[in-house]
Amino acid sequence: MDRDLDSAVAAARALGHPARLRAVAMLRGGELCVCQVTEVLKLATSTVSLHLRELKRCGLVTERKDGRWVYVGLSDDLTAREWVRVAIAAAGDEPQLEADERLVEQLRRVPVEDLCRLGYDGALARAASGSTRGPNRRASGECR
Amino acid sequence: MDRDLDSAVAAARALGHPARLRAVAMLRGGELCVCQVTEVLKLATSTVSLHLRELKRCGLVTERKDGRWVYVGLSDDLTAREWVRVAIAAAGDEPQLEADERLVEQLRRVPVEDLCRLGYDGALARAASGSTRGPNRRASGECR
DNA sequence: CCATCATTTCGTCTTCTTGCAAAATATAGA
DNA sequence: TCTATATTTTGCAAGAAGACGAAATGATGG
Repeated sequence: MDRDLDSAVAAARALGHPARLRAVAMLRGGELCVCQVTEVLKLATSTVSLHLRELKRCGLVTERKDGRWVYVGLSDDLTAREWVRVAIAAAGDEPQLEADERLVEQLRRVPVEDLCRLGYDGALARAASGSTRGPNRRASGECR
Repeated sequence: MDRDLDSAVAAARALGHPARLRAVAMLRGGELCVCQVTEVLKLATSTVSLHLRELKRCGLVTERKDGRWVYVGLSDDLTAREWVRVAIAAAGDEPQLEADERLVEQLRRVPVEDLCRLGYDGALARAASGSTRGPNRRASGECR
């Protein structure tokens, strides 16, 4: 992450939108698949893609491709982590961020392939049945 | 300064513009008159007024009125100071910020009433002559 | 190689932002 | 009160940002 005026402005700008601030907040617990971020933000996939591109462009977020899926995570960069830390501290115990966090915890227990194909409710239902009987699908496509 | 999602977004948004980031950076050394900020940013006074209003609205900057002049300074609020600290750290040793800082040092030696009326060059010329002979005009209208 | 599917890019519309000049507001001093 | 002046507000034009659906891209798995 560069350290000049434009980079600083770009990072601040990137955090200056609720969807993007929520996105970096929900990445605190580790990387997430784009489809998981989309599920939480409840925006069109194209819109989420643009928001994540913005976060990547300014170095706050990194991406890792794994087959069909793209995982995004917080950058290791020190300046980037400072930005995120302050942004989340400034948001305090915002209910929206806590709700997002709870939903993320749910989604982490679901295979991303189910989430993408079936949506939140369908994937959760399959996860509920899959965890009690039959082969657990988490083995192959699970996110982290 | 509130600590919720909207406040955090507003603060980040406010810092996400070069003029506003430069403004908070130049306030590190203490409050400045609006006309001084305007002189450094070299923008229309109405534009600077709007930028400062944005910074005040989200709690990063406070204002103090003294007669005809309005002085702006960094907020004492902890969250606000964190935002400013990170923003400036993210900008690193940006030449623009250093140039601004040098100009601010010059302007602090000039009475604001001269700066507003005569502009930068005229005020500096008067300050140069005033510092060697005659009554020093800094006594009455000086900023800080 | 074809079909599927997660993601990105594109086109379009609407809304917000940024800049300035000009008018309005507020204060100081004669 | 009247004038001068520092700042804010308003009105307007140009450009950017944000949202979506549809089309394009890229990888998987038959």
